[in-house]
Amino acid sequence: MIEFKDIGLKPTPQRVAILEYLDGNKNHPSAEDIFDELKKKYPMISFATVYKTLEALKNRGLIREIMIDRERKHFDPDTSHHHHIICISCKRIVDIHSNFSIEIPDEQKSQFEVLDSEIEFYGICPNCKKKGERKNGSI
Amino acid sequence: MIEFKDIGLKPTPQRVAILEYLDGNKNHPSAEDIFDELKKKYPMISFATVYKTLEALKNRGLIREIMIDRERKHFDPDTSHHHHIICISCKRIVDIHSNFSIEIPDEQKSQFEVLDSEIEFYGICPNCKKKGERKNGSI
DNA sequence: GTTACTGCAAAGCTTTTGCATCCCT
DNA sequence: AGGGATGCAAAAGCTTTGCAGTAAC
Repeated sequence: MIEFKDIGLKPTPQRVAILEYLDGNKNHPSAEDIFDELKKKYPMISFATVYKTLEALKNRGLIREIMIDRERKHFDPDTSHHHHIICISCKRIVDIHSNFSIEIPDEQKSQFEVLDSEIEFYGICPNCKKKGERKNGSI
Repeated sequence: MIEFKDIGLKPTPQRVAILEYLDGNKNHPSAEDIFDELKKKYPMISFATVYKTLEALKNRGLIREIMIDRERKHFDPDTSHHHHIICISCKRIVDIHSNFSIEIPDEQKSQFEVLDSEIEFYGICPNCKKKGERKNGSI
C-alpha cells in the first residue's frame, strides 16, 4: 500500500484507516460510506477529515472520483483506465476492465484532441434480476 | 415543437419560453443558464419554476438530464441515443452521434442485463487548442 | 518547536418543498 | 370557478471552509 510519507502527507490514524478501507475496495464508496465505516474505529472522526483526505488522495492521483452519481461523490481506488456498469435498480457499480477501441467521427476527430474516454453501461445486476423474476411470478 | 396541452401541462409563458430556449439547443445548459436567459424576458421568474418545469419535461421524456457535471444539472433536449465529448479546459460539451458497437466481457454479460450505454470522451476543443498553442509560443 | 491535521461549527451551493397568490382553460 | 402553476422564502442535502486545539515529525 501507499506510504503517506512518500506523498507528503502525515500518516495519521484516520488517514491510514481511510486508505486501508479503500485499498482494493470495489464498492465505489461515497464519502458517507467511508465516514460510516471509519466511525466504528474512530467515533470522533469528522466529515471534514474524510473529505479533506479524499481530496488530498485524489490530487495525488492515488484515488479517482467517479462521476456516476450526481447526488454524492464516489471514490475509486482503482486508478487504472476502466469502465463501469451501473445497476439501474440498486445503483451498484461494477468495474469493467476492457479495452474498447472507440473513435469519434472524423469531423470531430479533426477538431477535438481526444485524451480519454469512459463508458457507462446501464443494466440490471444478477441480484436485482432474480428479485424481478420472483416478483413477476414464476416462484 | 411540443404542444404543452398534449402532455398535460398548461402552456404558461414561462414554460413556453423554457421550451423555446431548449428547442434545438446544443449547449447542454444548466438550470442556471436557463434561468439567466429567461430572466431577460421574465424578470420575475424563479428558480423553482425553472426546476419544476425541467423536472416535468424530463418525466415526460421531452428532455434528458445529462450526468456529466457533478456540480450542477445539465439538460439536453436531444433525447436520442448519443454520446458526448467534454473539453477538459472550458467544459464545453459537444454531441457525438455515432453508433458504437461495444459489448461488455462475457463473464459480466452472462450476469448483467445491459440496457444502455453512454460514452464520455474527454479532450481539448478547437478553441482551447488554439489558445494553448498561442500560450506555448509559436505566435 | 513547527507544521500540518483534526474536528467542530458555520457557511456555501445547488436543488427541493410548502404555501399563498395568480393565471390558464 | 377550479385546478394547476408561479414565485417567494425556507429547508434540505452534500461539500467546503475557518479556526482553535492537537498530534506528528
